[in-house]
Amino acid sequence: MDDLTEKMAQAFDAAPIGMAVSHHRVLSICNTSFAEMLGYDRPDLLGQSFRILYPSHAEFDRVRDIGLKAMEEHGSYSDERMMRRKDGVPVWCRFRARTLTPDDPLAHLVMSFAPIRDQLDGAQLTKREREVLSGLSRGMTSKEIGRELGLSPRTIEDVRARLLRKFEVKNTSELLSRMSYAQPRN
Amino acid sequence: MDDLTEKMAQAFDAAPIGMAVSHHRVLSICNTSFAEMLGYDRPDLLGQSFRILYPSHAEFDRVRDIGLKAMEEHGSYSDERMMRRKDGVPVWCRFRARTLTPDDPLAHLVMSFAPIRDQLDGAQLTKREREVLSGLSRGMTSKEIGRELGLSPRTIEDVRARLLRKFEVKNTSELLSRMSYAQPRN
DNA sequence: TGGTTATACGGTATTGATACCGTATACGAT
DNA sequence: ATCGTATACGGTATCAATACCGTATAACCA
Repeated sequence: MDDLTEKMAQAFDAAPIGMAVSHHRVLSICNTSFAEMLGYDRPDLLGQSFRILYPSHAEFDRVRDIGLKAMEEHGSYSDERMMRRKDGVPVWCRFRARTLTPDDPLAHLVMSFAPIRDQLDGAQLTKREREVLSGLSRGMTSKEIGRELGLSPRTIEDVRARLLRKFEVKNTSELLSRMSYAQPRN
Repeated sequence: MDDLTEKMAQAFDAAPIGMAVSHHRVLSICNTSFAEMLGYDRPDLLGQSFRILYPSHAEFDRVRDIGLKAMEEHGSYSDERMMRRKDGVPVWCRFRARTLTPDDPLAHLVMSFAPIRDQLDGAQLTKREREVLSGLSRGMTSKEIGRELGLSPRTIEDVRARLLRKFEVKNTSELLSRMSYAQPRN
């Protein structure tokens, strides 16, 4: 068999970004990163509907038509969307898709999924950490964030320090370059 | 030959994101998106050094060691960096890499490249600004960036100040959160 | 030719960030 | 029940960042 083909397949599998192929919204193949990102063993995913990877049936329906027109015209589409891990934890992703069948885009899709908060293997953010991160991304000082949250600036500094340790970065700038704005949730 | 292998190779090729494999900084294979993103015909890229894809030899040297330690430890690395199209136009990318040879990370790398945006809020970055931004996103201080670029720390502070004015942000953290690819453009 | 901008560097002054030291409560897991 | 972690706060010490003051050169543009 073709050596080049084998190398490309290996590259697909080892890619540092989640990748998957679907036919009419059924996953036919995916790579290791994709399965890991969503907390599955790969064999459990193959042949499954993408339904199980979205937070709800409504969301699954909603995203179906999104980007259809763009793909009919340009063959590709990109947005940011929420996926659902096996354990139920939502993952906010940069989603990219290219169709190999522009007349019927969903018939054969190649997709990539990049978690927006990467470097985040298992480490998830607490509510406080998200609140503080939100302030930091808006350029606020610890003092200002403390005022906003009704806390001592010292406490904000504690949370910052914890974030720096957690993500193994040297300072807040590096932290924010690794993470995107994290919307505070409850 | 294996049908699955062929499908994975096809997915690699048609991926909606630039992908490439290198051995010791020489490109061995890449997909269509990668060649398109950088303005080349794919055959012209295969076997080439990655040198031609960076803005300068200095930049090519500089990025070599970046992320080596992370890859030795975790097998993967990600940052944002400037690539150079065939026509000389710089492209700001989200770069991700996974090594298949953790003992010698550069021996066998699988990479993905996602263009962040074509224009940064209409404002163009100068070469200096890009170099400084690169250091900042890696958590370096002005002093450290100055050393890396052979400049006075004071000059780095000037460039930082210019960046803060240009993007109308309060500090470096807000700057980097805006430069992140996941950020909504204003 | 003058105006603007980028580059590069010096000084000083103030604020902010970060790293330590410490205490204390709360909560979940083993 | 003890361990680990998150939370919350206090202090001090040091370094970094930012904002000003200044000068100077080079490039480009109207």
